[in-house]
Amino acid sequence: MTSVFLVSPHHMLHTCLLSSVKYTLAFTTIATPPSEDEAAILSSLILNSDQQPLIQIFNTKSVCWTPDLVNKILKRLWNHGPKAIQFFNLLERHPTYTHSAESFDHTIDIAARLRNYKTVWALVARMRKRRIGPNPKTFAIITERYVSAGKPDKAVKVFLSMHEYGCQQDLNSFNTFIDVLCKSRRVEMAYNLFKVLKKRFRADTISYNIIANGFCLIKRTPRALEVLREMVESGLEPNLKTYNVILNGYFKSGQVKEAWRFFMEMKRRKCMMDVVTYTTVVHGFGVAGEIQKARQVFNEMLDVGILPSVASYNAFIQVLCKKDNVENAIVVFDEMLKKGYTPNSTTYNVVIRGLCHVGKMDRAMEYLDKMKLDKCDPNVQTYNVIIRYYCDEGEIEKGLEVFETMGSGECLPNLDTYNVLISGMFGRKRSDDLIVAGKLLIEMVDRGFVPRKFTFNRILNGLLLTGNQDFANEILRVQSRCGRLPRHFRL
DNA sequence: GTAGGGTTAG
Repeated sequence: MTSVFLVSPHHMLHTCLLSSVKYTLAFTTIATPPSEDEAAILSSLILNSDQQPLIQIFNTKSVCWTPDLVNKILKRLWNHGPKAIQFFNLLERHPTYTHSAESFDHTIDIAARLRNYKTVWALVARMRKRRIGPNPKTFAIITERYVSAGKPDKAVKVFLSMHEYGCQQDLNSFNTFIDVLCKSRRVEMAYNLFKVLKKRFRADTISYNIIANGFCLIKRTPRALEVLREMVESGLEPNLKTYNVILNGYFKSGQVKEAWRFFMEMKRRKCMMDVVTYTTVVHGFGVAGEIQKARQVFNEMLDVGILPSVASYNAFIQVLCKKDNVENAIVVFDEMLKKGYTPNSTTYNVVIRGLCHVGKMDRAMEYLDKMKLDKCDPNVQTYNVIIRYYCDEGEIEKGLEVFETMGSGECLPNLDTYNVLISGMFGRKRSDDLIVAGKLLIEMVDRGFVPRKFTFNRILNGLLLTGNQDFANEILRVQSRCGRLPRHFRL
């Protein structure tokens, strides 16, 4: 029992704390429902426990653990995999609290993203032992991660052997899996698998829509149409989603005329049309630069009594930012507010990006504040955009300032954030900037991110050229202990 | 977490 608490090298300290720890972890005082605030506080405590053992944190706080709270914390630690796994493992030894299947799934996802498959399968085994899984969702997660790690063959094997883990395949899990392959652009592979297994799983319209959408995604609209012809021949009816897939496919492959013709045909045949149909067309025309057409269709949507969604507004606002004018986009944003819509973080992000893009950084920052006042949490993309544009303009201090506000706030930086910031440090050719870049590099490694070799080399070269031999050596040491899977990631 | 529309910039 003792050794499982040893999550860092501070053995002595741990041993001293052990007896009280056991007590504290079991001790549940405040029975209030978990709030985002509580999750935020705990996540940032966990994250900043580099020097301080995790266990000590729990020792100073009495927490009422619930699956909901644990999931919230795991979600916040999404970009800090090793910490998340440490936290999950530690809590698994709690005397009274037991992890939910959902928390297992979250942690499996995190470990799989780190490509730490040993941990993934250990967690699956533990789930099974406790008879709370693995479930179809678990396998959806695992196969998706294998595919995105460039191991689609492994993913197929895992899917085909699901039943050996006590989880039977059915049409749903089949559809989920071919969708995973399609979304990762492995459409041919998905289609081949589909052809082999369609009888066994009794492929339905959903299966065909998934494959057709996959071919649309890789701009192979004719193949998509072929697949759908095959569907009709086998006696399955297309539905509204099928039509929306095709419409989107035409726009994606730049066949704007065909898309328009298809849209008109849908109208002529009095097809059902919904908010997705209209949003697809608005976005499609906008991306093609045909803003007048986009505006016309957006207004038509209102005229025929289809209520635009927040996503519809986001699509329209985004294309106005890109192909028209930010100020016109803000007019639509204000209209949206007047009609009582609540913008989400995507809405704010597209407006902020639009403002940044034309160099209106101060107004972008105003929208960031507005976002916070609206209780719409800025996410990592929001910060990344602002930091990127500050760095592009050479205002590195301002970029760093924004970066600091996220660390202390509720949004944790991800790999992109560090890459953007580090790249920014090379803009001014100052040796001080290189020191900051080096410190950021060390911080990102500490947080479990794996910088590219290019990033290391760039910083090392810079440091050597500016005579920072000692610091360069420190960076080298960091690099040498930073493989794909640093030792402390393992269980 | 069985399907369709809305987030970076290069």
